[in-house]
Amino acid sequence: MNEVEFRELRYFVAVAEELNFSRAADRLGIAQPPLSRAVRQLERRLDVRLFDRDTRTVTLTPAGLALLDEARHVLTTMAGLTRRIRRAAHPGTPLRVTAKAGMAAGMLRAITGHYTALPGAPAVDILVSGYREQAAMVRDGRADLALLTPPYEARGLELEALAEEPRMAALPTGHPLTRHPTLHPADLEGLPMPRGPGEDGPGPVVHDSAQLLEVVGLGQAVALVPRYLADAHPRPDIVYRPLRDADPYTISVAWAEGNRSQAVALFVRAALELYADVPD
Amino acid sequence: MNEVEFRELRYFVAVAEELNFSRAADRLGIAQPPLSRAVRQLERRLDVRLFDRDTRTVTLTPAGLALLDEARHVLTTMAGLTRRIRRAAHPGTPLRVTAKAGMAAGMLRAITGHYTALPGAPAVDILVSGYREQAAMVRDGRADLALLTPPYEARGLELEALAEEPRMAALPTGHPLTRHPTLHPADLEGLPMPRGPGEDGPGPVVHDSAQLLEVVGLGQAVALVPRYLADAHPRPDIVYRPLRDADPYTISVAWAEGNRSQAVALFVRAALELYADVPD
DNA sequence: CACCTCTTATACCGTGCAGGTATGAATGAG
DNA sequence: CTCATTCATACCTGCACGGTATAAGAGGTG
Repeated sequence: MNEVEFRELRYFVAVAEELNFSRAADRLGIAQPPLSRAVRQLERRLDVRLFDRDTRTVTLTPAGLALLDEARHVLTTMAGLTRRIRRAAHPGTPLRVTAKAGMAAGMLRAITGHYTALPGAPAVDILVSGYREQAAMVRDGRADLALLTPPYEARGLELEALAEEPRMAALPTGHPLTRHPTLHPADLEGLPMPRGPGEDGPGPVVHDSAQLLEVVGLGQAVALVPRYLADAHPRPDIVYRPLRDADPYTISVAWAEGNRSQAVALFVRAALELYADVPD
Repeated sequence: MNEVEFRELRYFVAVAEELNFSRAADRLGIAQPPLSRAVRQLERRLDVRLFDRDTRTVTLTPAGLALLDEARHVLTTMAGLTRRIRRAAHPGTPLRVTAKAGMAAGMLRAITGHYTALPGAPAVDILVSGYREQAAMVRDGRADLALLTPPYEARGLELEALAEEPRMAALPTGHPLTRHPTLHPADLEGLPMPRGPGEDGPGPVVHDSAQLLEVVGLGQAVALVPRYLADAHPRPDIVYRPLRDADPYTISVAWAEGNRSQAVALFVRAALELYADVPD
């Protein structure tokens, strides 16, 4: 009984996502029979049935579902590792740091200024990234570091908290909840909330905070926003209300789990020196 | 240019650990020439030199050092994944939970009792494990859950804090520091501290708390211990002193990153219901 | 300095396995 | 009943993984 190979995980994930061997094979650029065989081999190796298949339909078993989640994690870890090592080898490559527009971008500029003044610090490329894709960029190696704001999935990342901002509820003008001077998170339960691309759930998809405010102003959703955003964008069609007892809105610096690069460590230290007012 | 395969990572790690192609090949059970070729192929794939080799000695390049850390992580993740999936498929397998002897073991018994009373909860195997090897057991799949106490490496784990204990300094009777009624962590800087097997640094190696107290009693080291241990083991040859401003000694429940098993989630919930007096 | 040892690199060969093609079998659609 | 779709089976091919033999370079040693 041999070891599971990376290729088999790639194949498995493709099939699990397509739930169709032929289409998955197409996507992988191989023929269908070798793919079927590879998946069977993986099943034999693990001694586990991963798919229930009859001649028409393919479905994941519970074990398959569990594997899908873990295999995806391994694949993105590997993709990120590859990118990081390739870059680490060529010295003088700039550090790539990402944050969304808004307060985080401002903090990023400040940290970068502090950092580049340090001896031995390489140049920094600032990547502006879309709504809530910062974590994914770090995981798969498109960026070395990110400033993150909740919600995010911490898996595969290491974090240091930098700063906290109180949260405000953003409501369309005239919304019934605007009668209350302050709100609790529970008041917003069940209301449509905007979500980033790739997240599922109800509510409209937005790519940046301008779009987010727009959908709130149009009455399509309510949102939780950090106070700086409320201060920076007063709008006649939006009413902001402070929230009591909400989770704090913590801005953290994040890097890939296991990334022990000198430049990354230096940047994190620079960030903590500037902003570390938050206990771990 | 094809994808990096697991086999190549395994080979790379073996060479990086042995720093000798022949011995590494031996350990892997293959001949030396194919191993050399595989490593060269990995270097070509990554477009990175991983080793500086002349005909006598092999050393890691900085890029190789970075890869070693990440590759080890990927390999243990894979080993754990394999074990978890294999077990997940065979329902009715008991949940394996580990903790070191002492207070954590007592908590573990209490949680287990609470848990097994729940509907649909499978049996629980309690594994007693050695000093500070709990995290490794969860990472590589030998256990599903662990109760952890600091210090530990959180990489690859997800954690929930359960309880805190104040720390005490354990000093040999007659030690100069025993003159002070309370101590600060800085007072212990530079003194020999016991360490677990596999950790490096100065200080004697111990495998359990009995050994730990023994080396303190013999004057070979000083140690930080949770208060329950001090209460449970009064000894004439050891003096305990409370510590001010020390990091709290937090006992957490931990499971493998990405493990979304029903049984694990239920166990964590049971643990939190019993003990969750610690904010996250 | 010659010789031996140790270690990695090169050359060459065989075979196992990944991947391709052709086709069968099962099942749902019309 | 027929056709389309989809997964499984059978068989073939080529490559790359692994093995053996050996060269080449670098220390150590008398």
